[in-house]
Amino acid sequence: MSEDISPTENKIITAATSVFLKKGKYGARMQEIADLAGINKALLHYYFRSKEKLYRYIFKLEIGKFLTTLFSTLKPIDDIYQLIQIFINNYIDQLYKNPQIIRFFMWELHHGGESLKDVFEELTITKSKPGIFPIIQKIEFAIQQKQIKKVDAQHLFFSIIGMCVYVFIAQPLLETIIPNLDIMNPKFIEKRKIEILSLLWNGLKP
Amino acid sequence: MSEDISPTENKIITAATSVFLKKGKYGARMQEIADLAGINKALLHYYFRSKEKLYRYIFKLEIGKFLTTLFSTLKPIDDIYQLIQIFINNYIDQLYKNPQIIRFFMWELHHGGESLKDVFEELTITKSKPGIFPIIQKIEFAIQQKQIKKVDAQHLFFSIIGMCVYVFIAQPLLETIIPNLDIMNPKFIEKRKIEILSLLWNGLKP
DNA sequence: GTCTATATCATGATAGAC
DNA sequence: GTCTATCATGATATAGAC
Repeated sequence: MSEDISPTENKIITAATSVFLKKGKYGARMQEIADLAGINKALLHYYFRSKEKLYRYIFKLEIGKFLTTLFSTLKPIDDIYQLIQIFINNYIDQLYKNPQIIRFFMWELHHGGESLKDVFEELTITKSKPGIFPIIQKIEFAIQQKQIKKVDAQHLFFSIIGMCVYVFIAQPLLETIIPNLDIMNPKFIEKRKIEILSLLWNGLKP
Repeated sequence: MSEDISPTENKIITAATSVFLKKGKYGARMQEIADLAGINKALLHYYFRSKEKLYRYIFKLEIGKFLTTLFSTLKPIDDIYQLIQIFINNYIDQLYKNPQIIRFFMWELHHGGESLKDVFEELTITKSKPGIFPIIQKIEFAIQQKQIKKVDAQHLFFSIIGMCVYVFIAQPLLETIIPNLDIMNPKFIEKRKIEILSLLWNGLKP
């Protein structure tokens, strides 16, 4: 998982990840983590001092993996249609494989303190002026080149992410009020990608 | 606030709403609610038995108000462009006026039990077959009438909501990584409405 | 490093007087 | 209905032996 870490520490990390993802920061119990790791509570504190520190460690690890995977495949692409398509596919695939990660985001977003900021700083994404994200720059470039309609690149960026992420965020609600809806069904996921892309491209092509 | 409720009960409701909205279900403390209401903890339990019951009461009240306002203005409209425009404006305005409500949703969505389901059942939105939402039916009708392109109405519905809601959900994150972004600025809000509508309509018009 | 046992604390809930 | 005082619980954290 990471470099140069004792077997016990690794067991703790695995267990804590699982419990935090399922139960959230406050729902998680140190006892449960200890049990799952096959050790006792005292040892948790020996390695990580406090629940807070353990949580932040796990949080950074998971979010970091998620974001790294997400953005790593984007750089080489120049064609704007392809870029958007790959971004959508990537984003949705990542969420599909990692549905629990949303809880980390949601929790930190509205109750958390500095963790998210920390993570982004460490990933050096934070040096961002408004145009930092390569994808936004490339959208702006495509507009200049008249490859797509003139739109606000930042807003477009928000719109794309919103369309991708919403069904995962609202899954429990949507599946409650819409019978037969199964968001985690691969067919739904593939359909979702296609519908987003075609709506988007129809709205953007010159 | 509601009908036939003692002054004390009203003070409790007001205080509890404020605290739950700020701190969430678990972050909230009965002591804090009592202090804010100008009474003591014992009285909270006298009126509401338990924290859980108090929370659910407040939750239903707030979500109910939100959803009722949201859907109430939609029914009479038949023109599809207008319908979409008003839906977007409505949705964003509601979120703008009620940014804390998102925490209720987010919490219940991923940790909650039956509250959301309850609320929807009480609002009798739940009798939903897939086409129940008037807006989805109207989209499908507009497609039949060739007023808009042939798309999947349900996915379109998810896309619209996703675009509207995302910036509010991700606000703390976005404002951290994008300098000078101020989502709660009225100018941003108005711009957001316009950008969503134009992207959408360009993607939909035949 | 790892364990058992315990300190300490926070908080939801209640008993019982008025 | 409203209060004070208290209980009961569950959780984090630590002391100290091995």
